[in-house]
Amino acid sequence: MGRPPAKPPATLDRGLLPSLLGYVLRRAQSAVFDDFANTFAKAGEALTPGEFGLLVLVDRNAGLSQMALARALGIDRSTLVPILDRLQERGLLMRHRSPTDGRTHALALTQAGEKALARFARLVRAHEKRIASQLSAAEIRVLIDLLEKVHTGARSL
Amino acid sequence: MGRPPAKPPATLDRGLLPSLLGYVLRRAQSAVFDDFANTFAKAGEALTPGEFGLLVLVDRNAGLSQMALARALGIDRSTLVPILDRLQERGLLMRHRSPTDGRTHALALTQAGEKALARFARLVRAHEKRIASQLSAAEIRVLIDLLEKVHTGARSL
DNA sequence: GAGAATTTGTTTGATCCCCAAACAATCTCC
DNA sequence: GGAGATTGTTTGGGGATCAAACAAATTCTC
Repeated sequence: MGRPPAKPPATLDRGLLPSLLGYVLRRAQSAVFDDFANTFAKAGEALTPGEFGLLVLVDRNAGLSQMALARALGIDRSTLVPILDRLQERGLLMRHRSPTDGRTHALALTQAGEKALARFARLVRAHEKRIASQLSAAEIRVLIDLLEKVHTGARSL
Repeated sequence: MGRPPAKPPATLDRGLLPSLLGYVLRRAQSAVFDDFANTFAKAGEALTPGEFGLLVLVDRNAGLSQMALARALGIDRSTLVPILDRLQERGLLMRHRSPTDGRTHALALTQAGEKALARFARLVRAHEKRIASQLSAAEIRVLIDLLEKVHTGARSL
């Protein structure tokens, strides 16, 4: 049952954790996420990285259905519903009736949504600049390339 | 209001997304997470990456308090409570009474917890091998190093 | 063309993660 | 000894996530 142990050390031993890709990935991701939230909060905007990705996808693929969007985001279609509800309530996007398929909604940004997205994109660029401040342009290219490899590599199993 | 748009393209345009560190990071992270879950499910074990990290931390720092652990994990101490509850119910760890400070719990793995962790660590190694199958050993070192830079870089703002 | 099977968006239900605020027990500091 | 801080817990409020069931609409099959 594990003996009641001694004193907690001042600094923590992380064992094998720092050598694990999954662990380091999670920490970097969390730091990036924090800076993203921070950047937007400071600018008086409220948006998550996921919402930004969604808006970009809808902007660049206007008319796509909720199923197609859910698939692109890697989430269930039922998960997408409340997310779209919120974005729609904020006046950023709309569910249009599809002229060709009565089952689907044709998603599109509103004009306000497009304006907001331009604003958001500026913030994201500033955010990216900041989180990459420790890295050279070449390093960023390498990093993105390796991450892409991890993504496609793990996916193909 | 956004005009009701045309036809959804077969393949999605991701715009600037693939050039964003945050986006690529999130996708890699998600793929890794999926493979982690898959690896454990196939072995008939149930564990999340977060739980694994927690167990390693407790194992390597037996006797540490919930506050110290929460800080190391970057979560609120109230968030930690139900997580520990579950792990404790599974018989993997225990909250001991601290002999020196009546407020704190001295966390430690049980013997079953240590045995389980050894089993988990084997699975994690197999998982790491798989997700890094597309990368050379040198690339993994570079990747981990760059991710660490991102983490500490973003943290210091 | 009529009926069967599939697809889509939605609702509901279940877990889970997260934080903030409040609380009792305990410790620390004066 | 008493004021103030710390620790673990509970409660309340958001969300994210999936699975299952459903109605409406489309596609497939005969």
